[in-house]
Amino acid sequence: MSEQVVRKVRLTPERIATAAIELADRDGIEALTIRALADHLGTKPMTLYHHVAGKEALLDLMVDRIFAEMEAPPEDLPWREAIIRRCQSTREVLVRHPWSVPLLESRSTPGPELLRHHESMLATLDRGGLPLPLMAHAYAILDSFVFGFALEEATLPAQGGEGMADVAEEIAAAFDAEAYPQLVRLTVDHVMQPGYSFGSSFEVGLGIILDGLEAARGPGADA
Amino acid sequence: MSEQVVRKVRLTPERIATAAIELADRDGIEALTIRALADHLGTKPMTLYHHVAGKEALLDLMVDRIFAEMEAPPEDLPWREAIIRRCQSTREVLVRHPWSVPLLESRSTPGPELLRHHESMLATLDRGGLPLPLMAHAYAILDSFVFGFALEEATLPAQGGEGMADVAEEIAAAFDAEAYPQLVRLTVDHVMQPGYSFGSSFEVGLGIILDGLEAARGPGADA
DNA sequence: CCTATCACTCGTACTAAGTACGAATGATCA
DNA sequence: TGATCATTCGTACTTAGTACGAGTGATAGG
Repeated sequence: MSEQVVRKVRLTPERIATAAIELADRDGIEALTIRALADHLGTKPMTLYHHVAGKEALLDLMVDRIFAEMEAPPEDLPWREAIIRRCQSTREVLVRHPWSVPLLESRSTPGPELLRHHESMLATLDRGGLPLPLMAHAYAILDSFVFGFALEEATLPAQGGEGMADVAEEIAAAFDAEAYPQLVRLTVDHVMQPGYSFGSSFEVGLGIILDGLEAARGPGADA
Repeated sequence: MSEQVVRKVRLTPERIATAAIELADRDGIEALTIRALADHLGTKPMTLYHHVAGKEALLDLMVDRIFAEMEAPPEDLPWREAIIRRCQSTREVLVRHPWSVPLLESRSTPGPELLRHHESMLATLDRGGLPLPLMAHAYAILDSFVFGFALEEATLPAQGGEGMADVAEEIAAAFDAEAYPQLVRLTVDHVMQPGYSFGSSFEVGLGIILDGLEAARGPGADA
C-alpha cells in the first residue's frame, strides 16, 4: 500500500501539484487524499500544509497546471487552423486527465494559466477578424463545445475503438429494444460497427462551428 | 441549524432524492450530507439507508430525477424547433440545478430517465431525416454543446445581467491589462456593457450547429 | 384478541480524511 | 556560536459515511 517514494528534491507547491496530478492520473481523483499524496511524495500529511493552504488550494493548483498543458498554436498558422489546433490540444489534455474535467469548471478562482489560455484563444479569434460581439459568441460556443465534448468523452466507458464496441454490446443487450428503439439502433448499427470512433464527431462539430462563425463574419480577411 | 421538518409522508427513494435535490439547490452540493438530509427529512441518518444503498446511489437517483425534469418537445413541432426546444429545456434544468452539471457526467450508471432523454433526442433527430452516421454526430455535438454551455454557465459568478457586470468589473480591475489585453477588452467593451447576456450565445451556437447539420444532410452528402 | 413477523427506525460507534496545534529539527546569518 | 526562521511531523480533533444490532409498531395468521 505505502509507496514511500524517496524524495530527493525540495518540496514546492508546483512539485506537489505535479505529484497530485500523477496520483490522480494513476489512481483516480477520488484516491487523491492528502495522506496518499504525502506518502507518494515520501513525506507526511502535515508537511504539505506548509506549501499549500489546503486541499481546495491544491485542486486549484492542479487545475492551473492542466491549463498550462494546453499549448497555444503557432501564430503563423492561418486563423482557422490555429483554432483547430488549440481545440485539439485542449481535448488531448482533457483526455489525458479525464478526472480533471468536472474539476476544471467547478473551481471558481481562475489561475494565471487559465487566464493565459483564454487570452490566447481570444487573440486567435481576433486575428480571424471577428468583431467583438461575434468574438464573444465564438469564444463561448467553442469553449462550451470543447469542454462539453471532453466531458462526455471522459465518462465514456472505454475510448479505444474496440473496447468501446464491447461495452456497447453489453449495453445493447441490456437495453429494452422496444423501450429505446433509436438507442438500440444507433448502438448496434453504428457504434458497434468496426471503425466507429466517437472522437470523429469532434472534428465534425468543430468544422460546423467554424463554418458558421466564418459565415457570420462574412468575407473578412484571413491571416 | 437543525431544521427538523416534520415528516408527514412515508419515506421512499424518490422522496429522499427529491429532498436531496431541494437541499442541494438551497445550500449547494457540498452541504448535502446524509446527516443534513436526514435532518431535512425529520429523520435520522441510518434510517435513510433502508431506502437508499448509500450516498453514491443517492446521487444516481438525484441525477436521474434531474433528467426527468427535461421535457420532450411535442412531436408535432418541426424538427428544428423540436431540437431547439429540447436543448433549451435541458439548459433551463441545468441552470436551475447548477450543482448537478459536474455530477451528471461523472455518474457511470445510466438511469431510466437518462435513457429516455437520449432516446427522445435521437427520435427527434431521426424525424429530421438524418442518416445514421450523421445522426450520431449530431447527437454527440449537440449534447456536448448543451452540457458544455451549461457547465460554463453553472460556474459563472452571477447570471443575472447586472450582477455579472459588477463581477466582471472587479475582475477587469484585478487583471493586468498588459498581460491579458484581449481578455480585458472583451470584458470592458462588451461584457460590462448594458444588455450583455452570456446566455444569448446559447441560441447563436445552437443555430450555427443546426445550420451545419442541415447543410450536411441536405443535398444527400453525409459525413 | 394475541402474538409472531417484518419493515422500518435509530442509537452507538468505527473508519477515513481534512486539518489545527505545537514541538522538534535543521539551515542560515549575524 | 547562538538566534531566527523555515520546514517537518506527531498527535489529536472534527466531519461525514456507514456497519451493526437493538427497538418499535403495524399487520396477518391462529
